[in-house]
Amino acid sequence: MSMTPEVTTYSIQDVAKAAGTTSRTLRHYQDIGLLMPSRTGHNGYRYYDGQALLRLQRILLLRQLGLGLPEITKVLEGTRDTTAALRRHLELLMQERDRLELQIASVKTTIDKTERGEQLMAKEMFDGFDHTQYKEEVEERWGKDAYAKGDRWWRGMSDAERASWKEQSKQLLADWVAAGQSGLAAESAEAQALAQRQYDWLASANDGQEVSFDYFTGLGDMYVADPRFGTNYGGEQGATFVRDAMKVYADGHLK
Amino acid sequence: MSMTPEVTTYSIQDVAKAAGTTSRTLRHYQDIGLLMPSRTGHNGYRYYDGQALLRLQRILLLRQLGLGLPEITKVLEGTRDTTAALRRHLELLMQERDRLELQIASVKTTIDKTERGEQLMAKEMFDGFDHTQYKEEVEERWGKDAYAKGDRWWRGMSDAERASWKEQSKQLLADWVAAGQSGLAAESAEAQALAQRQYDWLASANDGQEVSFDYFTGLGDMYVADPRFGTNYGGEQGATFVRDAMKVYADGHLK
DNA sequence: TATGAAGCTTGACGTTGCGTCAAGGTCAAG
DNA sequence: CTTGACCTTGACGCAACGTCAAGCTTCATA
Repeated sequence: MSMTPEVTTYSIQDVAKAAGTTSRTLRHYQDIGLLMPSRTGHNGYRYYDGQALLRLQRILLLRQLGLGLPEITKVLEGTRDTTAALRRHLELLMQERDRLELQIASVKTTIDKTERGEQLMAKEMFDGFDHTQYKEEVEERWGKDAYAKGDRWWRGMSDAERASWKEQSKQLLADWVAAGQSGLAAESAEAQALAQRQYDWLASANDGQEVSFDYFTGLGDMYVADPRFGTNYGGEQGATFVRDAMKVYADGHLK
Repeated sequence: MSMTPEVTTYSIQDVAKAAGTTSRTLRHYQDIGLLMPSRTGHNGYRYYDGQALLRLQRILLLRQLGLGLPEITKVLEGTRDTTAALRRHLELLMQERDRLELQIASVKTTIDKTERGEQLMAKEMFDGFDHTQYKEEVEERWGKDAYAKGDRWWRGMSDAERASWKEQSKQLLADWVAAGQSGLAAESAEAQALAQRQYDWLASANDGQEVSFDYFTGLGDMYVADPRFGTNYGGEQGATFVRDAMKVYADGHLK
């Protein structure tokens, strides 16, 4: 062993490369007092020796395990026991993992529900009327070529417009369901706002053609009569809620 | 189309409470253009209607699923398809979960290794010699029942004593490593102080039984020979440093 | 009507661990 | 002397708000 500790020192880049990190990180560690350079040149350059490199490696190891820098500081200065810190950290990690699992499950079911909702909305727009008792009336008011018109309208839109419209439809359905579930009254502002959106939605799908009182309320009745709508709108009482809200809206605005 | 929809409006607090969030969040959403108040009073007060409330609920739902606010913005304005966004997000979530699983495993094994490292220190004292060329000599000096004795000694301590001893062991190891890295000479006062502590440590683990010159120096040779020690003491040159220091100490103090 | 308690507003900083310019000094080589 | 590589010190940015701070407004009482 050498008497004079003629220690070899390394530039900041050398250390960074050797440890697989960046010079910015080393400066940061100095800023927070986690790892000081062993020497600073007259020009301000930072120089590190083997001891610092070793400490850095331990820092990076702990950081790779997910520990925070303040915690690492305490561990390295001996204030906190390593295994105790790791065990405590392990708890957090597992907790976080559990939270993620739940979130993943939620996202999966949401995707599922959204997809089914989307399909149903599309059907309702274009061929839903084929199966209802209001077919004749609807055809009378909207024309026998309602579907064809709707199709042209659909094709006339840009991709962005189509995406926007689909999204609106989905939102509308979701919002109706949410409103129905929350037990709102048909006369409530929220429900009426939804009815307004429903009106606009219908009108927009027909080139802004006016929607009559009769058609709007009739549509509401159809929602209750047709089990498909009950299913989509959260059960029979959901459809009832929608119909009632639409009726209130029609009474106040169309007539 | 619609006549003026006289909608009931709510204050910022009302909406926040209704949706289970805070007014600060609502202001933030306005700042980033995610949710604007439906009306702003002459006094600057924000007022929201049912439509805004529903939009907020959708926002919070998506956020609960982990989507970022920019992504939510795109989804709500129809720029991005909901299911596509959710699917993409799901990928990230599962990726993140996998990362967490790996980290959890790493932390677990690290805890394990650290603990066994401590045990190894203890075991090295008592049965580590089974794997070395010094086995016979050690058994001769320490007795064939060295491990059993050590075990009794260990069990005879209180929890506090055990903790203290473990801490001392770790500290000793850390100090050896630091000294080795800093390029100290084996003859230096620091190194000799460490050798002294090493001696005391060995003796303390054997009921104060005397440690011989041969055993002490032999142990030092073993440190160099056994790669496990090299690893613990900061590489081969670390072990060499420890051995040299122990030799110097033995020459001066043990016969 | 005066007043105090709520409730509202607009800043602006803090959080975590650096990445990423920006502007400029230092050093070895050609 | 110039070039290019490497170094320095700021300082902003990120994600999604939490948390004061200072100063209005509104509402319910006394």
